[in-house]
Amino acid sequence: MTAIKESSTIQENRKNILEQCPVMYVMGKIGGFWKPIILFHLSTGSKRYSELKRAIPEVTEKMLIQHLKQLESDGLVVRIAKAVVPPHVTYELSEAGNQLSPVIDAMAEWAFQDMQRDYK
Amino acid sequence: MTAIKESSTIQENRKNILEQCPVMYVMGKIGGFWKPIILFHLSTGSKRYSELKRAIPEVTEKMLIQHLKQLESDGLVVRIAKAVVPPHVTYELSEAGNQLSPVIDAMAEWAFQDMQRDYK
DNA sequence: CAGCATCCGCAAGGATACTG
DNA sequence: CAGTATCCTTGCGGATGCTG
Repeated sequence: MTAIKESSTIQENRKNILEQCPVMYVMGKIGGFWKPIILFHLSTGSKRYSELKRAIPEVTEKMLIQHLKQLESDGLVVRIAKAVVPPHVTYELSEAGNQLSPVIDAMAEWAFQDMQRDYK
Repeated sequence: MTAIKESSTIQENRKNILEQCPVMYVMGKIGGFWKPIILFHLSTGSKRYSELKRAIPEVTEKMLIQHLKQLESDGLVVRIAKAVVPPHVTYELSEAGNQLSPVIDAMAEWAFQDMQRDYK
């Protein structure tokens, strides 16, 4: 937590903090609004693209595919495409993604507790 | 996860999903880029505003105070101001904020594991 | 079915300067 | 010390239409 070196740009700063702070490292990977919910849905088993779309109708296709790609390139999600016509693509959690489940679960558990508090 | 009612606006949709998906409920509260790191720093004990600023030099004052306010109004953080000159303000986790620690910890733990994986 | 390309508005966020 | 206020840029994210 000490000695952040003087840096010139915000990007470098952000890079530094990402390397330095474990929490931010995580946020760099699952920080997008939709990423956790995608992971949440995939945590119950692998899903096809269209299934995800139906499961999360609020997200636009652009956002969905964009986040899926990022999750994939961040090694959290595995894309499995069967070379058939019509295309058949499924997404599932990688091992790293699976190990993230405790985080998602902890979030969910906290949410239920927090919802019951009476502050509004 | 079923029967999301037809809604007109994206805002309503997002509202629905926030109410419906526990994970998104959490993201609504700690989804900002800096919020988790603020909570992370506060999880080691209450801190003064200036201490937080020094601990997270990358965040601008605007973002810091903005997120602190949101965290406060979301009941995760308690602001304690001593009416002295010069001002003395400390921030600390509320009980709800404290109960969020497992999430933060799980994130941190996952981060360390993930960093050791060899994908880049 | 599973995407990609393009356009575009709007709000999140950064820099800077000022104040109780 | 602990903020506010203002301006301005960036890019997230929505809508629509097209493709292998």
